[in-house]
Amino acid sequence: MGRAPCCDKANVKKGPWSPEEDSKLKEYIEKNGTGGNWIALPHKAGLKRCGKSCRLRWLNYLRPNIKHGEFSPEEDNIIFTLFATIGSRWSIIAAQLPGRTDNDIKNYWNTKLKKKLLGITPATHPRNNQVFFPPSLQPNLMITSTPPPPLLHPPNYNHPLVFGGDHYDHHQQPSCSYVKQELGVEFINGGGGGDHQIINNVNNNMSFGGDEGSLMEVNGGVFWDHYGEINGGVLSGNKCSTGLNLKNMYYY
DNA sequence: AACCCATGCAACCGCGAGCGG
DNA sequence: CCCGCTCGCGGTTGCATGGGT
Repeated sequence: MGRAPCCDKANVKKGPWSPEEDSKLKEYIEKNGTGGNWIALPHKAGLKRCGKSCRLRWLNYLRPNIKHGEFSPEEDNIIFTLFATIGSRWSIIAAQLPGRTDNDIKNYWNTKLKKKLLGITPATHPRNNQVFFPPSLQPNLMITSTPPPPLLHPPNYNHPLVFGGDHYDHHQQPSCSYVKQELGVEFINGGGGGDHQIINNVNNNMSFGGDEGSLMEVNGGVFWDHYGEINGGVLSGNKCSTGLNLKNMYYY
């Protein structure tokens, strides 16, 4: 025996919502609220719709303060940053973007942002000349090159990732800074020139910049800022002015 | 003009989590 | 603790539209 259907499929309308249905639903919820029961709501509102369908329509389209239209570069940055950090947790990402819905962001990612990433100019890892991206992006990116073997330590860095100095310089003997932050995210700071690293944690969202060679360990892998200065954010208190530029981030 | 294909987006579906009886 | 119900989430589908041939 399978799962019981959430509604009587034979008696519910499917497909696009008509303006009349929209206004019925909107009026009902504005007057009575959802009553904490979406399953019962369509009947009370006089709609021949599944409760789940009503909920979706309200949350994604009818509810007040929904923002439609173009995403701003700032919103793009937030989505990139969070996606690189937590993956496709659209509801969590949506919570950081007032007025945007998880469905909107999911669609936007699948249709636009993913392609932005695909248009990235290939760059390679100096250790093996391979192009690679964070695992969370790979299923959508069709990157065909085999990622390099996991390297959970900076090159030539032989210590466990539990301590270090204040920077990592891959031209010289390493002395890493290791900072355990909130969210279970572990950071390794590094500056190619020696001390340009800027990695921080902004309002529980990760944001970072830095100079060539900046490293950040996330969920068992290390993000590596290939180019110098492109991500170089100006630190102001606990905020990095430029945020994340995924284009230049690599993972190994 | 007709067809095909890509794109964008709204909506659906199935599943796991949470909660109350 | 168990069971059933509902919610919320993320993946997927399907349709409308527009551009290219």
